[in-house]
Parts: sequence; C-alpha cells; structure tokens
Amino acid sequence: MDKKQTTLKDIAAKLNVSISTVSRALQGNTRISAQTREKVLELAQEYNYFQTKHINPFSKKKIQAVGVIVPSIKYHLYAMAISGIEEVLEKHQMQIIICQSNESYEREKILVKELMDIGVSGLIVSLASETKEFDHFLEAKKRKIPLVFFNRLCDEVESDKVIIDNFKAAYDATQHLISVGCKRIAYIGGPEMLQISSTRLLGYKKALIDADIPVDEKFIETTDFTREGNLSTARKLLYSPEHADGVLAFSDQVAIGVMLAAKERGLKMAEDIAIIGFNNEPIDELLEPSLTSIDQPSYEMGVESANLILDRIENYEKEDSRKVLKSELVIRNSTNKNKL
Amino acid sequence: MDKKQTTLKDIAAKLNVSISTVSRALQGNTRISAQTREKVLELAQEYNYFQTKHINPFSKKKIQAVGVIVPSIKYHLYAMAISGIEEVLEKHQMQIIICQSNESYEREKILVKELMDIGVSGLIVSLASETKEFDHFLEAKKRKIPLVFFNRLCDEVESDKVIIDNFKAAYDATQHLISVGCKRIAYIGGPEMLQISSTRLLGYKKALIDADIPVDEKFIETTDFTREGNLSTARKLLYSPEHADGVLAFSDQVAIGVMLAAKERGLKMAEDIAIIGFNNEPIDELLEPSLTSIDQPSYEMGVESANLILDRIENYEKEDSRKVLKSELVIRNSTNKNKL
DNA sequence: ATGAAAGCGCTAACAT
DNA sequence: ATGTTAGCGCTTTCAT
Repeated sequence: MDKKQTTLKDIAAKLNVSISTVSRALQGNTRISAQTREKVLELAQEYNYFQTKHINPFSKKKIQAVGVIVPSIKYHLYAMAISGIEEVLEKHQMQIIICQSNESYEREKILVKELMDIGVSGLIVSLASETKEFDHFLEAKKRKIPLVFFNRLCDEVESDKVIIDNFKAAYDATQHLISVGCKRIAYIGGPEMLQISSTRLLGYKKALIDADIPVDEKFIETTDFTREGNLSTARKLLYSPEHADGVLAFSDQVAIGVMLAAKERGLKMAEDIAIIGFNNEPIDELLEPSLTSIDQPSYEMGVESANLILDRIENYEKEDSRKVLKSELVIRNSTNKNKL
Repeated sequence: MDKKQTTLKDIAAKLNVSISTVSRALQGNTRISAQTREKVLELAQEYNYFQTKHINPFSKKKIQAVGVIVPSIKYHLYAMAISGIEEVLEKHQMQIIICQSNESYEREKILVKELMDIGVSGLIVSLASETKEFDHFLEAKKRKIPLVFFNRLCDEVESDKVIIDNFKAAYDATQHLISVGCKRIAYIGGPEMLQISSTRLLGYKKALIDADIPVDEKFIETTDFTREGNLSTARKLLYSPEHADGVLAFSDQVAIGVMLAAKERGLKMAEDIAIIGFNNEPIDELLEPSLTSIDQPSYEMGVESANLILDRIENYEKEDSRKVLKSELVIRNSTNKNKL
C-alpha cells in the first residue's frame, strides 16, 4: 500500500546531480543550464513528481487556511455567510476549512483543537447552541490564534465579533405584531445559553412593556431547533384555550413549525395568528402565507468576519472590534391581518 | 507580528537537557525519570507549548483529511451528503475539508490542485455543472490520490462512483405525469455536459415513447440553476399558446421556478399543470401545492462515498466500484389533478 | 535515565 | 552553473 512519492533525491540520483540542482531547476531558477533544467523537468514529469505543501510547514511555501465552525451548513444563514467568507479569503489565496458542530459542544471542542493542530491561521466561529463553556476558545487565545465570532457569540471570550442588533430586531418585530393588533404575543427562543436568543428576548419584552402589554411567562418558550422540538413547542402555545395570536420565532424554521401547528389546530394564519421568523430564507416568499421575517445580512456577515480575521492575522495585537450590521424586517402575508 | 511558537529546543535549553529527553517526556516515555518528566511538563505548560501536526508530515503523527468538493452547500442534497460523509469519517478520526466549486470549472480545478497540495488522503467530488474537461482528476489519479464521484459524475474518469438510477427515476416520474393525464410533458434539465441531466432526459424520452407520446423538442429545455435562469426557462414553456401541462424539473429549486411562473401566468397548479422536482427537499411539503418529488438518498450517498474512499485509501489498487442507490417518487399535490 | 546524531523533504546561504 | 551544507521541529536509533 505504500505508494512512495517521488522525491527530489530520486530525481537527483537518476540524473547524477545534486538535490539542490533539481530543486532549483524545478523552481525555474535561472542559474541552471537550460539543458539540465529540461532533463529535470522531463524526469519529474515521467516520475510524476509533485510536492506536498503543508498548511503550516517549516518552509515559506505554505498554504494558509482559516477554519470555519458553524452549527450546521443546512441553515441558510451559514451557507450564505460561508460564501461571504470564501469571497474574501479566496482573494488572499487562503483556504477555508468548513466544519459543522452540529450544535454539539463536544464536537465543537474537538474541532477547535483539531483545526489548531492542523495549523490554521485563524478561526471563524458561530457557537453551537449547547456550548456554555469556552475553554477551547481560551486555548486558542493562548496559542495566539486569531479568532472571530459571528452571529452566535458569547461575552466570556474577548475577540472580534460580528452580529446584528438582535435587541432592536426583536423589538421592531414585536412592535410590528402589536401594530397589526396582536394581543397575546409569544416568543420562541433557543436554548438559554444562546446569547442571541436572550438578547432577542429582551427586545421582545421591552416592546411589550413600551406598549403597556404585560409580559406573560407562559408565552415565552424555547426549542432545541429540531423539527419535532419546533413543532411541539408551537403546539404548547397554540393548544391552550387562550392561545397566542402572534409569534416571534427564533428562526424561519421555527416559524414554519408554528405554521404547521396552526394549520393542524385549524387556525387561520395571519387572521387568527400572525407569525414572524428570523433569517429571511428564500423559501419565505413561497410559503402559504408568505412569511414575514427579519432579514439578516448573512453574506455580509461572512465578508466582515473574513476581513476581521485578515486584520488580526496581520496584526494580532490590535484591539478587538465589534461590528454590528443592520437587519431589516421584511413584511409579508403572515402578519397581514387585513389580507382578505 | 512573529509570535514564535515554543519548541522542544526552547524547553530543552531552559532545563539543560537534550531535545530528545524533552520529546520523550512529552510522549510519556517511561524511560524518563519522573522528576525530569514533571519539570518538562511544567515548563511546557508555562511556555504554552503545543505541537503543530501536519496533514501530511514526515512524522507518523499525521492528521488524515479527505477533501470534499460539491457545487454548493446551499443545495440540500449536498448538505445532507456531507453529513453522511462526516458521520463515517469521523469514526476514523479523519478530517473533512469541505469546498464549494460554485458550479465553476476553473474553481473546481484550483480546489482539486490545492487539496492535493495540502496532502489530503482522498477526494470526494460532485462535479460543477460547467465542467467538461477532466484533466484535474486525471492528475489526481496520476498522483494516486483516491477519488470518489457521487451524484454528478462523468464517464471520462475511472473511479469509484455513487449515484441513483437517474434513468429509472426520470422514467418513473414521467410515467406518473402521463398517468395523471398530462399530454404535453416538458423536461427541464441542466447544462448539457451534466451527465445526470442527459441520463434523465433519456429516461423521460423513453417513458414518452413507451406511452406513444411523440417527443417534442420544444418541450425540452435547460437552465443554469440560477433563480433567474429557472424562472425564464419556465416562462418559455408556459407562455406559448400550447403550453406544457406537465413538467419534470431537474431539481426542486427548478420546479419552484416553474411554480412561480405558473402562478404568474395564472395557471392552476396540478389542474392546469402538474409539476415534479428532484431531491425531495424538506420544503416540498410546505409549498402550496405541496411538490411531488423524487427522493434521493442523499445522506446515504455521503455514507457510501465515505466508505468507498476508505476502502480505496486502504487499498488503492482495488477495482473500481459503482454503487447505485434506490430513489423513490414521493407523490404530493402538485401532480394531483383530482385534488378538488 | 539520558544524550548524540541521523534523518524526514526541501530551501537557501555559502562555496566553487 | 552546480555542489555542499546547515537547518526547519521532531522522532528514533544507537550509544553511554
């Protein structure tokens, strides 16, 4: 099984020249006779010589790579963000290594370690929903490996960060629900440790308070983002006698769970229950009714994250920065009570 | 900016021992005195020593990685397949490096080269729609790097392959359209060089012929998979006086384009025009009407691809194998003419 | 129990 | 124009 690769040594031996001569010939160094160079190239061709570069080798000819860890590439937001990251890093001849934590803390930890061991020049991360300890990122800081968090981040680790103003986004969305006449507005968040979720919760509560609507804990729920989790959480909110008549959901996927539950329960969407999601996924306009959603500049988030990591690779000691990008409420029929 | 890493040499110097002693102490070699070992470990800790492994280093302690190239992780099929690949390779402590060709031949070529240069142990690939030359894969074969194609493949390169029976899938789907009473059935494929697209075309034609329906070239169209491309292709088929009354689309995304065009044109879905897509994406059941689609075992495709690459890494000289997985037509309302 | 030295594949500084 | 040699970080064999 040992398909030994051809080395400079092999070629040198065949040609009765030194290794350096071969090395230089292959590099196109001009101080080599055309004749020798030709012979070397020929033989290299014949022996199918190629050089294995390394991500972080001793030599200067290294390949630089940045590790990207996201909860799942199935989420449209992350697929878009990754495209943004690629767009930027490609121009700098940097490879990107995409990994999924699958929302698992253990897996995230392993991934961080392995990426560091491979020798990536930096890490761009959006946290797993399970993660509530951050040693693995502190380890990265110890090793002085540039680190950027985007979208899902934490206060426990100092680093560059890219987010939207989740408080404001949730506030505005809740206000919209109020403005179309919802009285019993629910919020479905993610696992508690997920900071963006609690930030949104605060925005939601503030909007209610500002409108003199009492905050009712029974209208505040969480989900684990699985399909079943989303559905059962939605059912909890809709099957009580005093069911919610407006829902702000953590994501469009969660919002779809609410739509399914509402259909099942026989509620008329928009009329009986208005729904807003997060992320503005392309399918939103194809749903029936089309789904009102908060548009996050996901591609741009990727671009900004990549720019920040480049800055920090350039100058590790620079100050941490925090980019807050603008989000936008895209109003569609799921919150249009006057539809008919 | 030069954050030099601590090396064995540094530690050895501080402790006035040899490099080998430090190396052994760190490896837990028993022939080192407990005292020395402790001192070494302490200092390593203090200096924050860590070892950079390499994907393909001289030493035995290497990290093995497999490169995965897909057209885009935005396609649900590929996100699922990647999960399948991860599932398998994870168990073998192998890293996977995910890359997107973005349907570009040039990009695919660069990716193959860079992944090989990094020193991946194998490549799992689904071709870009643009690709019609295959030198880059022949290069991989030259280098004896294990190669597996899945879903989108080509006959030009010999390698392990994983697919579904696209001919049969298209045949069955077309037959279903015929059985619900469609007379003018169209096929929307991808770029011509995409082999799965032409295979499906053959299945489509055969089904028509077997049902004594003449094949009409004006009902055979292609798209570049962009949103606009899908829509404009769909319009071509629907805006003629004798518009298509049944469509077999290359993917669910393409099928959605047809649905949008049909809505725009004022056609009643299912009744005036029946639609079938490929891939059975989760949104299919949420669409209005829900979309009939061919379910491909995408996760399983990933699993099989990973297994094949493992086999070939184990034994490069083994014979090529070709796994054909079963697909299934999932019938929903978009082809239910008797809906009302 | 520890050190010295070779070697992995290659580049580059220093001869000649 | 080409060869010699040191060296990158580490492991490993061979001495001691």
